[in-house]
Amino acid sequence: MFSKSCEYAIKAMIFVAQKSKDEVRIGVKEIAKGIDAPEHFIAKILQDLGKKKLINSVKGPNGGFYMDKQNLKSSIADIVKAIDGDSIYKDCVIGLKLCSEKNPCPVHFEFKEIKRNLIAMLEENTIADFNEKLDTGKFFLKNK
Amino acid sequence: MFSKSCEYAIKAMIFVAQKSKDEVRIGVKEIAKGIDAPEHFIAKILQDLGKKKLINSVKGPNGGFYMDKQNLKSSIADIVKAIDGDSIYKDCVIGLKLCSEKNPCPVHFEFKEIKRNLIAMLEENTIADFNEKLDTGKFFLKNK
DNA sequence: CAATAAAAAGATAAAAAACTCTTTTTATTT
DNA sequence: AAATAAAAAGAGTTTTTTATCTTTTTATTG
Repeated sequence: MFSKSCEYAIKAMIFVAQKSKDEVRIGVKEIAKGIDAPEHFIAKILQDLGKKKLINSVKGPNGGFYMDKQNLKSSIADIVKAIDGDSIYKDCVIGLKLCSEKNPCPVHFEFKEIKRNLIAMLEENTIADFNEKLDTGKFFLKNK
Repeated sequence: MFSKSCEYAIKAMIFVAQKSKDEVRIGVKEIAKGIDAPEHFIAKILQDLGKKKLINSVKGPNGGFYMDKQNLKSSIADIVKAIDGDSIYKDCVIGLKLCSEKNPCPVHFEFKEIKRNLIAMLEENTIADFNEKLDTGKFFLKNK
């Protein structure tokens, strides 16, 4: 569904949100360990998320990544768009360039509903929402 | 959503079904042209689909690919499983190995419904269904 | 203000996916 | 039975994605 980079990005965003309450910063190492991702790879992804203003960072001693109130409002859709682009929004599922409402491929209308629901879900669920869920202790981010 | 190979596979299956009514065979070249896919690449995919009994073929002069009645009952799910595997069925959307009903990741239940609908759709829609649709002239497989 | 610790940036490497080319096998047709 | 035409199989190559390693920049802290 999503690229590995995108999976890491979602996990990292949720992880940083969890750990960085009141402007506390978390380093790449801790994030990488926390979400079981390769350190330098997740660093690149975080840089990218930073450039796209989905996450904040400061350099130097005691620096690291954190999320402000605005960042917490990011939806999964925002992360997916930042990392994988908007192909989920606009591309035909079987890759036809000309596929559209007027010129539908044979699977077009079957997928239309599915995509509509998927996109709605991606847009409605924010990092803040997942944050709250994790706080209940009934949800987990661990991999092993 | 699906790999390029899987997109080609779905297109090829629909295309062959369309063209191969009453055991007429179609060659790789025609298929490749018909769905705008690289010839030798789609050949590999067709071989694969053949081994997995989703499509039939005969070698030699006048040979080619065709689909029998049984083949026409294949669902998109069957094609996806054959080419991309069953990761859509079993994998966590953010890639957590331990994610489950008992140990859900923060996006688990949000995606559960989406995946359920997606899978239902993939399983319910068969090649024969799309075949009929194309016959109405209101659906297309062309790319340019 | 020097030392340090952290992210940012750049460059390289490995693995996987997409694609191509060549040879072999095998039905069919003459 | 020989010629042929097609898929099957095998062996690359290219591109993209994933991952690692090194250097640079910069904010903080002592």
